[in-house]
Formats: sequence, structure tokens, C-alpha cells
Amino acid sequence: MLKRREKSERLPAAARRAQLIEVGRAVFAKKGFEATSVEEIAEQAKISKPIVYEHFGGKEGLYAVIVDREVEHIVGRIVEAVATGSARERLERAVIAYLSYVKERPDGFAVLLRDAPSAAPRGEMPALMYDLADKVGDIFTQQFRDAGYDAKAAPIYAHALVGMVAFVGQWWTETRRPPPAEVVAAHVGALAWMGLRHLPKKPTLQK
Amino acid sequence: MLKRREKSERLPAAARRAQLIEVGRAVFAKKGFEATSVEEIAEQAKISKPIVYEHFGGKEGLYAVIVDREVEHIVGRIVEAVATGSARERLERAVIAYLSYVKERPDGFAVLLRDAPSAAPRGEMPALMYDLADKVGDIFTQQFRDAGYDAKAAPIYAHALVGMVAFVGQWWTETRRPPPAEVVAAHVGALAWMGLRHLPKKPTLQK
DNA sequence: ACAGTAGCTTACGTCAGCGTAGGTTTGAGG
DNA sequence: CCTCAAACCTACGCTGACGTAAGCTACTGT
Repeated sequence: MLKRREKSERLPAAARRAQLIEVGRAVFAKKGFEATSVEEIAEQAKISKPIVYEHFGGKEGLYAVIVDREVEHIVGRIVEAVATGSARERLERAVIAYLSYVKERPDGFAVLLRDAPSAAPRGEMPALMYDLADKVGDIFTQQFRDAGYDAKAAPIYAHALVGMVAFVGQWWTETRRPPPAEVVAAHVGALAWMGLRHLPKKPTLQK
Repeated sequence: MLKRREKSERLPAAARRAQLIEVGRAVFAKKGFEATSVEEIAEQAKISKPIVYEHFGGKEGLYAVIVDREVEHIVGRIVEAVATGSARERLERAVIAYLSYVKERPDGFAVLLRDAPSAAPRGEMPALMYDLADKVGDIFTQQFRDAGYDAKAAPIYAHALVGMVAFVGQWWTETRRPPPAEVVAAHVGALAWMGLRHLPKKPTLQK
């Protein structure tokens, strides 16, 4: 019963690099940064450990590359989605962009969600979301001011909106027989839009 | 320059246990489960490592106790909040309960938020939230059916709602000069309520 | 045919961190 | 004063995982 690595093709550097990124993404997604060992990634890629060091300098290096790529991916999609159209269209297209990212790259999504290395307070994804919400908050603040609402409440609504999308996205990936992204986006868009349109000038607690 | 532990009081077992839970919560909150060492907890508590093992059997043991307590805390508060009142009152009181938990026990909150040990797909908090959203989804499904809306969309709204609260809560703990919990709850309540009340029977994508 | 290089391997040094064995201090009660 | 138990400590064994040294293999071009 001796453990033998199946022999695998020799690959040119670029291809090996690409493969390691793929494999690494999968493993980091499944176990998180801390719990992942370089050995395991090497094993999955059917090569030996030093190769990983050759290409990425170590665990953090590989991780950084993976995260960077994923951030590019998702930010790119969302930026593209909100480039044109009415405010509500932009919202709904952003939701669709987010959902399709999440569906198409579940491992990347998981990596972004998880704890980053070195005791970071949150994963990359929550951090991105938070920043995004802050930006949305700035826009809302202006709009609220113009419309005579309490501008100090704008960040609340901005974070609520982003949180809504983030959470629905998570549900959407995990539920069996998920509805099409467009349907989800339409519902989320409706909820947000109707909610925001019908806000009282000064909300007060019930009872 | 020799490193010497300041001598500390001897404590009866119960008190030491309590102290270790406090200290452990703080350290786990700051570094996450994997990155925390038993040594560090012992050091912070001004005792030596084996004491931790005596009381909790190890890192996982201590962690489990801490998480369990926090879950009790937050679930208890929310259950109490939704015990009575109109639907909207319950919602707003649940938000207040959540926010005050988050504010009063930031370390506990952080522990629940972070990755659990052993490659769990998410932290305890997201898991709790997800379960909660599923429950809300069941309620919504019934309501939607009665009101002639598409019942299949109910989970979307339920998760949206919970996500909204979760995310706003996170923002609220981290923002400087946060508004009072009641104000936040009123805004979130208004957004959700107005949004849900004015939903079209069949939302469709804009454009 | 053979040199040179890209791709890869085995084997190791090192260290952090878990968990434990066994002994030491402190104080309370007879 | 002596016993005994609770609280605590020092010191160690061991594993897993990072990162590196040194050398092997197979392809490519002349």
C-alpha cells in the first residue's frame, strides 16, 4: 500500500502557474488561508512543494495573486454594470453582475469571503462590500439632501442596500433550484426601490 | 532584560474559568481561531498553559464554550424581542436587540463572525443569520400566499431583510459617532416595511 | 551526439504550537 | 505543626508545516 504520486505531464511555467492558481483557489476556498498547507496544494496539483515556492514565493504570495485576480473580476463586472442607465437599472444590473460572479466563480467567492491572513478583521469580500456601501452612502447623502430627507440617515440605507444584496447572493448560491438571476435582481430592485420611494420624511419607531 | 510574568492572584477554579473565557474571547476576536495560540491566551491571563487545558481540555474546548455562550446571549435577546407586538414592532425590536448585542459585546460578535475551526464553510454568525432568514422565509411564504404574491419570492425578501440588518449592524459598530440604535432600527424598519408594502404583484426587471 | 536549460524531485533544517508528565507553592483545617 | 488538596509551574515530546539545498530528468537546438 505504498503512496505514490501519479505521474503528471510536465508543464511550461505559464501553464503550471495557471494551474496552481486554480488549485490554490479551490483549496483556500475549502479550508481557509490558515488551515491550508502548501503541501496540500502541491499534492492536488500533482507536483512537489518547491514548485509552489518557485512560482509564488510561498503561501502568502499565491494567496495574494488569487485574491487580486478575484477582486479584479468582481469589481470589473460591477463597474461595467453600473456604467450606464437609470439609477434603478444600474442597481439591478449590479445585482445581476454580482450574482453571476458568485455563481460562476464559487471558489473565488469563498476565498474572498473567508478570513484573510494575519489577523485581518474581515475577509476581502466584506471589506469590498463595506467600501462599496460607503460609496453608495456618499451618493445617497447628496440625493437625500436634495430631496429634503435627513442626510445623516443616508449611510444606513446604503449599507442596508448592500447588505441585502450580499446576503441574498449568498442564499442564492446555496439554495437548491435557485431562481434565475434576473428574477432575483428584479425582486431586490423592487424592494429597495419601493422602500426608498416611500420613506417617511422622519421615520420613528413603532409603538 | 529577562522576561518575567508579573505574579498574579491565585484564583478559585470558577473565577479562573470565567477569566479565561473573557480573555479567550478577546484573543479569538482579534486573531481568529486558527491564528490564536493557547500560549497567548495563557499569557494574557497571566498564568501558564496547562491551566487552560485543565479547565477546558484545549483550544477547541475553550472556543466551544465561548461560542456557545455568545449564541445563547444573542438568540436569547432576539427571541425575547420578538415575543410580543405587531409584526413591524417585532422587526424593529429585533433590530434593536441585535444592535445592542453587537455594541455591548463586540468581541463576542467578532468571534461569531469569524471562521470557525475545522474548515467550516462559514462562521457561527452567518450561519445563525442564515437559519434565521430561513425561518423568516417560512413566515413570509405564508403571508405572501395569503396576499396573492408569488410565494416563491418569499425567501428572497426574507434573506434580503436579514442581510440588511446584519450589514447595517456591522456598519453601526464601526462608524464613528453612530446614531442611537432606535434611530437605526426605525430607518431599517421603515425601509423594509415600505418596501414590502408597495411591492408590485410581479416585479420585472427595468429596461 | 551532446550541451544546456527548464522543469521537477527528494531530503532536510527549523520552528511554532499542541498537549502532557511530574513537581512545587499556598493556604486551610485538624 | 503537619497533612492534604487546590492551584499552579517548568520542562518536555511530538507533529505538522514552512521554506531551502542540492541534485536529477528530459527536451531542444546545434
